[in-house]
Amino acid sequence: MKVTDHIHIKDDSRIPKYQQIVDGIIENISSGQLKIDDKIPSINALSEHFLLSRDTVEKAYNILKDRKVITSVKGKGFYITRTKLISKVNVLFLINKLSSYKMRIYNSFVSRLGGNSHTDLHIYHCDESLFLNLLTKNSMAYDYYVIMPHFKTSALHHISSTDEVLRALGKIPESKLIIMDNDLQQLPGTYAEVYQDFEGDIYTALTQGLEKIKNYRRIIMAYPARSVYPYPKRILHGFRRFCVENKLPFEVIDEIYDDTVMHDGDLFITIEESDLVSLVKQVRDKGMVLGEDIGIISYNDTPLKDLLGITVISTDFDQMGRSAAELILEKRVEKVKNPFRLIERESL
Amino acid sequence: MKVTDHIHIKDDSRIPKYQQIVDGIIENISSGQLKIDDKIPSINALSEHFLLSRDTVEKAYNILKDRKVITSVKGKGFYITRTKLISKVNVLFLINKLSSYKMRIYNSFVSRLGGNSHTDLHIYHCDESLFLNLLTKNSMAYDYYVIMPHFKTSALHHISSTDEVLRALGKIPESKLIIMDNDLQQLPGTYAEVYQDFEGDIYTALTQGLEKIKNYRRIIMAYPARSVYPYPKRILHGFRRFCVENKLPFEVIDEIYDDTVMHDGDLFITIEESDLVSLVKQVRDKGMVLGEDIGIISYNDTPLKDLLGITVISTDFDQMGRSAAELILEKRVEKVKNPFRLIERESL
DNA sequence: ATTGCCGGGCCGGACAGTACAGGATAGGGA
DNA sequence: TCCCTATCCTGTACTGTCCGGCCCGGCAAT
Repeated sequence: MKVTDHIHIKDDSRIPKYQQIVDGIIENISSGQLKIDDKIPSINALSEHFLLSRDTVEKAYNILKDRKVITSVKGKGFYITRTKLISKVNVLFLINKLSSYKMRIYNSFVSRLGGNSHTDLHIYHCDESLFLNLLTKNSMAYDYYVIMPHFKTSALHHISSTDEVLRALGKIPESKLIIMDNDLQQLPGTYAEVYQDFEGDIYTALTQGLEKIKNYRRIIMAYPARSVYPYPKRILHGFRRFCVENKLPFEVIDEIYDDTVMHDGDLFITIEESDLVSLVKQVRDKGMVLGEDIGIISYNDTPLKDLLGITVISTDFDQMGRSAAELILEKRVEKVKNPFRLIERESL
Repeated sequence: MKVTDHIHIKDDSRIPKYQQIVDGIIENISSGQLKIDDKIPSINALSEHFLLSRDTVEKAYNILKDRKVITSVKGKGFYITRTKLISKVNVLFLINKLSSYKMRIYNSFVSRLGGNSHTDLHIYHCDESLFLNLLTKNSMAYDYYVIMPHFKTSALHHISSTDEVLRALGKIPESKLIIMDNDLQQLPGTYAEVYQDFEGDIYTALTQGLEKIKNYRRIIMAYPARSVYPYPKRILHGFRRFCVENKLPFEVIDEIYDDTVMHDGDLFITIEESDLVSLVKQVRDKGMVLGEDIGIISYNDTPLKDLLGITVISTDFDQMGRSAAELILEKRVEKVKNPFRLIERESL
């Protein structure tokens, strides 16, 4: 028995022939005659059997492939991949590392996208080759690719690997790509984006609090430079620009240790939570008062920082996830800047 | 015994046959059945054994040769040359939801496992069908499956879907399975596990602080029952048992609202961070003092709770990830109870 | 009425990948 | 020598993929 015997299409001149083929396959699936992983007739076989042009069958199969009902394997044939015909939106959410902030972005993204979707989260640990692996392995299998590009800023300036990343990203259809968090100036084309303007954001946020900041004698930023997960250098640039333009004495240190020297009138800007913790502990140990003797501005807000009265400069993580989801839901291709602001609390 | 008996290839019509041969050899290497310098079947032997064209086998062997997995010696045969690069451990890390605690477990797991490994993180949002999908789709592709089984406790008691979950888990080879966090009493077999004894843990931790707890007039637990992400009911059981056995008046509420009534001498146990936040805010608004008028014990520790002086009962998340990684690294099949303890701070 | 445009349908060709069936050659080992 | 080995070769036949061109009918603007 030939495979083509399974397929039945009824000729109705009112509807296009390729549509009849599509409906025929769908019907054979829903009636249970075609099951998952079954092979369906080749283009040649079907076109000869029903006296159709090869092109017509090809068109029908392409529609089914776009709907992800069937998959094609070059040189072998077409195979049924899905029997449930509800079309879920599949998203690949690719992030460099898993922090509580990234987590909030992911969660708000998923909940805004709603139930008729599935998003896979993958983490590439700032590793270029792992990033490329994940992207090539999962290439073309998703409807959307939400990507946060953050890589190790190698001192050796490996042009090759950065180029490879850009080439891999270029292979993704622009309509399916959403760049998050870190905007890539080197990537050409018109794709969607929800970005932080790291340099400008910190500059304007600090400027907003300039009057209070002026009361401090020195500003010290704890910028984790030696971390395996680098933060954008532009944070530093923005901070420096703010200090220089306002003629404020400043300093940049790697980390806040238990014995980091601090004086009355110091204002600390912390990025890592661990630095914040050891800083607050030290301030308490020395009997100093936050917001009077020592000032703290922390990067990235959390509810518990609110309780602690820590002044923060922060982007809106939930908004970032929502924005990305809405770009997908509304099929918009825009570059959206995520809101960033200074939230003044007792520690400043 | 013929050499060909070692090689197993599974016939999947979608995948090209030469690729199946390649995968089969790789699998035999990574499972340790084929070691370095071993001879693999000749082209003729394999083609006859599996009724394949010689050309197909040749193609597969050429791919392996290009990848430098095997070397050919004219007139002799093919020999395995590399096993190191292939023996990268692949892990599927399957969790119900993404919280900051799960994140810490994941991060400590990955860092303990080290560089010669790759772990994919997937989230099934407490959804049984999604869980089954992820498991069947990725079946047999990983070396280890680290799974946190938490599902919606449906009031309707869908035996069917629970059964399906157990059957799906049963299909995973016991040596590859590590159950985390929530122990499944219903799952038979000897598999590895790192579990919390939710009922016993909270009972003993609270008993540890009994003297201080006795000073409070009433104990109120905020247990989020209506959440889409349910917490194990055994937390409640353990709490109730503690209260009943010590003859302490208690109460269980869903959530802490802005207008939740609270009296002098109330001790709150919070699970969700949002409950903790609104509770602390209320206490402050009413001019009450934490640890004197109102007590708080929070579930799950974080560095910022330490700063806030919040007494916690908590498992050691970092340890949990480390334990799971060590079970894999040392190839141990044991059931490990994760440490749980009461950390007394000012709020009690 | 003519024109341009678009989509359905058809035709055939070029290309690449899969799989098979051989044959020819050179080397290894007993 | 004989049998097995890898290697390279030419075919054949099928597969999906992509291309340009063709016809036709409907549809809207000129």
